[in-house]
Amino acid sequence: MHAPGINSKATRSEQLLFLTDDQLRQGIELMFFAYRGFTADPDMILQTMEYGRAHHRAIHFIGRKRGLTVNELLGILGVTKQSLNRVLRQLIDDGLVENRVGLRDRRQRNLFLTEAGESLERKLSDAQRQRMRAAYAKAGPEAVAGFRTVLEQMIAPDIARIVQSLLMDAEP
Amino acid sequence: MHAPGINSKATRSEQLLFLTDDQLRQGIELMFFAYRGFTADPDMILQTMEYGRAHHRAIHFIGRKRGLTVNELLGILGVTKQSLNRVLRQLIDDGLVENRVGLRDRRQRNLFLTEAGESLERKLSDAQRQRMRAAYAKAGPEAVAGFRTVLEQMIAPDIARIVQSLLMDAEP
DNA sequence: CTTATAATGTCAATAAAACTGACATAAACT
DNA sequence: AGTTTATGTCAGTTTTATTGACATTATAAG
Repeated sequence: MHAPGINSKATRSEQLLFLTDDQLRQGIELMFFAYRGFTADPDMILQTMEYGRAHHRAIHFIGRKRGLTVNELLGILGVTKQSLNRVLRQLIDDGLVENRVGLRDRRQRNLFLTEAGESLERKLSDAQRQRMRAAYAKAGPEAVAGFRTVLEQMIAPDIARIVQSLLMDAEP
Repeated sequence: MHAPGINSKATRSEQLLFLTDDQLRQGIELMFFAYRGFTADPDMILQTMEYGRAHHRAIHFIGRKRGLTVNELLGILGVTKQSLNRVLRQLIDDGLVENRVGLRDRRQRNLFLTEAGESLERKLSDAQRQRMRAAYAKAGPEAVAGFRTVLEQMIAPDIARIVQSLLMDAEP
């Protein structure tokens, strides 16, 4: 076990086994199917209302960082302002999101969830967290650490900075 | 370190730290951003052609399991046959996919990639594998094992059976 | 102070990818 | 002979995105 030499090559190739095309393909397919599971529960809830996945994403990140500006949200979601506007318009009209004029820069609009908005956010994220919690619990802490490490590496460097600033500050 | 007693409670709560709402929320956001990175490269390639992500998925799974029937593909992709038909029609008309009458059951159509289809499949999956490989390499084998464990748990049980049969058989 | 730039919002047209519902055909099963 | 299954297609609709053009208001720069 501890002896080096003749086994070192085999050990190294064993260690590198996770980089074979076949292993990578399996990883790709796992991402595809897991993402479906990941979005399934909120999608089900949203389907019963007049909302879709786009509304969920907006609500999530507004709830995540209260007072977010429209531009910041656009950066996070990676969509055009016209696309976001349709969704945001609905949420504001329906009284789930509030749109306050910026204090420092009055061109900006700071976005907040109303009570109704917070309520829907909780409902959606509870469903998603529940599945995530079940997956985490079955996989165990070490697996979760690995899961997070790989996902962090998979994030495109262009949006990594945005994510960094977002993921880091835990809301009170 | 080894002494039990007063520390056992702290240790357990430390072990369970990965199940806090905050940790789960971070996991949710990581999935969201990582999936974007995961699809970014093929999307970029497809954007230059007349194809989209739907074509990529069809091509991937046809290449993955040559001779797949239409019904099997529908089950994997989780879309309606009308939705798949639009995509498949294009791919067949453009000579990327071939549609052979089933040998045992002549109602079925077995799907195959043509040379042109294989060529595009390779181009797309090379791009995706490259990013996956980079992420895997930076994260290391232990992290990758954990990554896979968590994703497997996240897959909805309804489609888990389909995935099982698909992920298991490595093509020659 | 005037002009340029930035942040937001909106109108219009379009595209991709899904959906439902209805219907047709051919083959297999009973 | 009648029913079910696998596939394909027509028509209409929905969700989510796109591009392009333009208006409003506010800050920044000269």
